[in-house]
Amino acid sequence: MLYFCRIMETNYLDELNNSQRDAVLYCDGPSLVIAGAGSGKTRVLTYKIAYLLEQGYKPYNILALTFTNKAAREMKERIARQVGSQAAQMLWMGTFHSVFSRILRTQASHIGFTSNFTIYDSSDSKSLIRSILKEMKLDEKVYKPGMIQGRISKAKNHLILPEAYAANRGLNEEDGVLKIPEMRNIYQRYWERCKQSDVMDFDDLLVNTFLLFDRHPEILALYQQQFQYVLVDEYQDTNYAQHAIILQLTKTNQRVCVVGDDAQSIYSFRGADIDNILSFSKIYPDTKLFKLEQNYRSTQSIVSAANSLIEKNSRQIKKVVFSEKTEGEMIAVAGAYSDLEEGEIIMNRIASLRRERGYEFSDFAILYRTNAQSRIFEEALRKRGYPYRIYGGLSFYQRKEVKDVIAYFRLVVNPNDEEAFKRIINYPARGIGDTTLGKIISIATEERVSLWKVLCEPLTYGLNINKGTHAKLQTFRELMESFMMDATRTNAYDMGLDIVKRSGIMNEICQDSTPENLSRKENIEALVSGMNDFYMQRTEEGNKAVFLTDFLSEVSLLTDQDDDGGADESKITLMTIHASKGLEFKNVFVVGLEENLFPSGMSGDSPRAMEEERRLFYVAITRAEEHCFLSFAKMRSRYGKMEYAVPSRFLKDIDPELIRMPGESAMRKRVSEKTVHPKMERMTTRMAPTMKPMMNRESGVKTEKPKNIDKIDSGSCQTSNVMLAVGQTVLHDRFGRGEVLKVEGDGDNAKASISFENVGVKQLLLRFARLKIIG
DNA sequence: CCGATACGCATTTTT
DNA sequence: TGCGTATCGG
Repeated sequence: MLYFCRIMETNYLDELNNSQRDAVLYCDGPSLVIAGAGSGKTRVLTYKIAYLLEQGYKPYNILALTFTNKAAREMKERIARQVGSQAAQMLWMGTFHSVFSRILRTQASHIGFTSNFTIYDSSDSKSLIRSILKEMKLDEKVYKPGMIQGRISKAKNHLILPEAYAANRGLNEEDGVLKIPEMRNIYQRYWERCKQSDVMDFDDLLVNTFLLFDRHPEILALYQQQFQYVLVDEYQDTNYAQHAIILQLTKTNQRVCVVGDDAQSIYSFRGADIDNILSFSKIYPDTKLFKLEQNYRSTQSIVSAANSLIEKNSRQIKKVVFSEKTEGEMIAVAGAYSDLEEGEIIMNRIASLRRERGYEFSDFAILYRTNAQSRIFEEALRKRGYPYRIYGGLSFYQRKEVKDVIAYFRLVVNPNDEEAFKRIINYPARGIGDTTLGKIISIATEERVSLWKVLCEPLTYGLNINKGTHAKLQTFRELMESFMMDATRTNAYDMGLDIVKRSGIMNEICQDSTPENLSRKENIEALVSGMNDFYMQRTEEGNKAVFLTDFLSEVSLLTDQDDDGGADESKITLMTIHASKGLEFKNVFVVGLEENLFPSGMSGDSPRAMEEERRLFYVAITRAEEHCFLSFAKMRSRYGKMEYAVPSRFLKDIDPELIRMPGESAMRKRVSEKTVHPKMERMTTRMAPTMKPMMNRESGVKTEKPKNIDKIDSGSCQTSNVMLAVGQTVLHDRFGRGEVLKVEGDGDNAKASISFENVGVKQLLLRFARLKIIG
């Protein structure tokens, strides 16, 4: 096995500056590498791993943890280039969640799970919380699912289990203030339900890893021995649980290196605790501190301005970031009269920079505090025909159709998966409605068994349903059971294809070719072809058997935002500042620098929150390589209302020598020139060409008229008991003429699939649909 | 099941 | 304002 000696007499150490090299070479004890923005952090991490391999560490003895799949992937690729892909492959490198889930699957039996446990994403867990609230008869208006979820997550991030939660006076008092005294019982139930369903949420992957190590010293010893050296990226973003696990693993041998930048800690709302990095040296008293202070990304002007800003924060590790690039231009501030004008100003800047300096569209990024701000820029860009790309939509795996298919996979692999069960029991529609599902749920809750168990043995549990429903349930059960049988011998890809076909999902989606369905179909095809890639790759890697469960355990942790859709075309980037962390652009516009927006009004008077907002601003500025523009508007439309805005206090935090504020005279001139109220202006430009008032009146008539017709119709001709036959042509007063494709159910539940000429296939409940048979 | 309508609500979101 | 969800009527 020659992983490490294949490095060509590297001179990679020569490619590092002094502090980078020091950080790479020090491996005798704990080290903390403070990596300023753009200081070559990834380079240090990858070279350090290469160096460790060179020093004789085996790849499987190195654990490297990141926060995103993207970071892990990129680092793996770079290391593969250094030391060969075989060695890189064997490194334990991945996100906290993926590495821990791998460990948990191997050790599942020790903590009362199976190795096939499912991972709930946050919408699954919210949905579980909803069911629990319903069962406990708690009002969702008071017990807001989002807030419950947040509190459970926070507890888990601090390794507080339900018992400890219930016993914690502070938390109980908080819950009292929040008027949610049942919180502790919800948490308890949530915990039990997850265990019963063989399910973990994202936070559980951390909590359970901690518990595994905590309760089983012999297992901990195993992993302590395995992981001879532990590296952590973006350490400023770790939460308490992550910190605690790292400590478990490294307390004895102290071979740990964490890399991060306290100045870029912007995820406290997700549980990240900046104290982890600030007090690392206290936890590991022999820590050697390295500071990477040379910035290779930005001009001196940008770096100095960013420094002068972050200086205003009190909680930080002192460092002097510097740049040896050209001085460059000063950061310029622009004040706009309105949010619309802010958009225009930026468009003009883009135009002139392109014209005068020949920048491409992809050299520009517009960064904002909140997603809602994107719209104005979108419209401005569209108006000019500039290509752009907005980051932050629904990721592939969050799309309904993809989640549906994956829910089938999940139930096949883990029949106790409650959320998957609920999702597909009647999808595609098979006549198992809410009533039946409700009965199953209440029995399952009472008997403390899974929904699947009740479905399989309806008689044992006294499920009170009629014969027809019983038959439908058993058909579903048989379908799933046949999948389950196949899944242990058929490979993941074939299994996926089979499920998509036999579940009826493909049929459902291929019935008509509306653009939505077409895109759904494409997404499902993409998922299945992804399964093929997965299967091929795993096979090439020497895995004899690649099953659905293998695919699923991987896919549950992918939320890849970073599909470079249309990367070939040069586009302007629009994203939140949070999303921009780690990226860089030649020209950056940081917009909406107004009180109550940036800093967010939510930060209130909390100094900690305010410092985080300032760090966020720091992150924004340090994305820029060559030009950085800041802007604010004096007036902004918010929730439909125009509001006056005050320039952000952060503008005063930057050394005035390093920043070009808008000329006071120019401002006044602009204000007095524009006499039209911005809102009026917007209304007139928008409404004039479309004749909105006319449209409104027209549609008002339209909606009224059918209503009257409906009333007359339903009174005069009841069609509910007319038997429809497949092949008949019918007339529907809204959908028009159509052909009956399928009739199912009886009595009140009878429903038909009808293919309408104009609107495609619809499923109609005959009880309600007023159909006239015309052929 | 489908679509209209009403209501509440509203940072940021690596897994 | 504009979105996502709950509710209701056909």
